[in-house]
Amino acid sequence: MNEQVPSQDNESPCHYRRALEVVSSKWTVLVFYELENGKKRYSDLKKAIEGVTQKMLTQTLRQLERDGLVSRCVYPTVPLTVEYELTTLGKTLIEPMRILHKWTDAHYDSVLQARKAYDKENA
Amino acid sequence: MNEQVPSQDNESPCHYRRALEVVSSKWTVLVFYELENGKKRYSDLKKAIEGVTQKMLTQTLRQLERDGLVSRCVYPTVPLTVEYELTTLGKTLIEPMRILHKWTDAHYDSVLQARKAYDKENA
DNA sequence: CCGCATCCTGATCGATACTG
DNA sequence: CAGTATCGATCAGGATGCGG
Repeated sequence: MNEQVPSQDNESPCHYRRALEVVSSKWTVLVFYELENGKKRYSDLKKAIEGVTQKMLTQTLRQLERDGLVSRCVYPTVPLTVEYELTTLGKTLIEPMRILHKWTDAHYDSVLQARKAYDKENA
Repeated sequence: MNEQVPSQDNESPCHYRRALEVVSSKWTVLVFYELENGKKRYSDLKKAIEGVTQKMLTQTLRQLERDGLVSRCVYPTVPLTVEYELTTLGKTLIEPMRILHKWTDAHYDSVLQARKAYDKENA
């Protein structure tokens, strides 16, 4: 494992840089929204998030766990059961994410339209 | 040119997927925050955003332009002057971004701490 | 000053096969 | 069930040089 590991150095005065560091991967958002309404099992996440591979799901979950946003609980059943859940810290992110999501719902069509216009012009 | 161009197909029912599509690149956020307070010239953006290369800055600006969030204005002076500015659509994103930024200010230390703890445990 | 084209490297990600 | 390990392919992004 040990693919990308965002370093905790980079103490630049520019804090904006961090703003999306935590949340900015494709799958992170999707996992986050799945966990918004309570704990879920690994396999359920996998089913719910269309197109995610085992590798990506695990990687994303590990990152969220490392960042303290998600907790992982293993039940030693046979076969294994693993549940993921937002931590207290993780829950504080729900509201900001919802707001961003609302923006998308409200304005995504405009973005699509803008793209179409731009592409036509620069054909 | 024509490196990454997010397609406008992908009409999956899962709208969450789009939520960060528009905004999720490292430099997009930084450019956005620079333009939050009014128009700026290319060279000023370059100076303001530490570490960005010409290529990345231009690429980011083109994307934002394509998405209809930023407008580009060329003054045929010698030498050339180019100014960038948030569009009306772009301005609607300011508030969501601010909220995300506030979350970062409030909780980033916790994330850093969580990482340190996680890394120590999994040494 | 503002940007595009090209080359090149390392990171990312999917596919596949294999464990507790 | 819930992962880990490894191998390729693809892609982002830095460096450099040129052009309007």
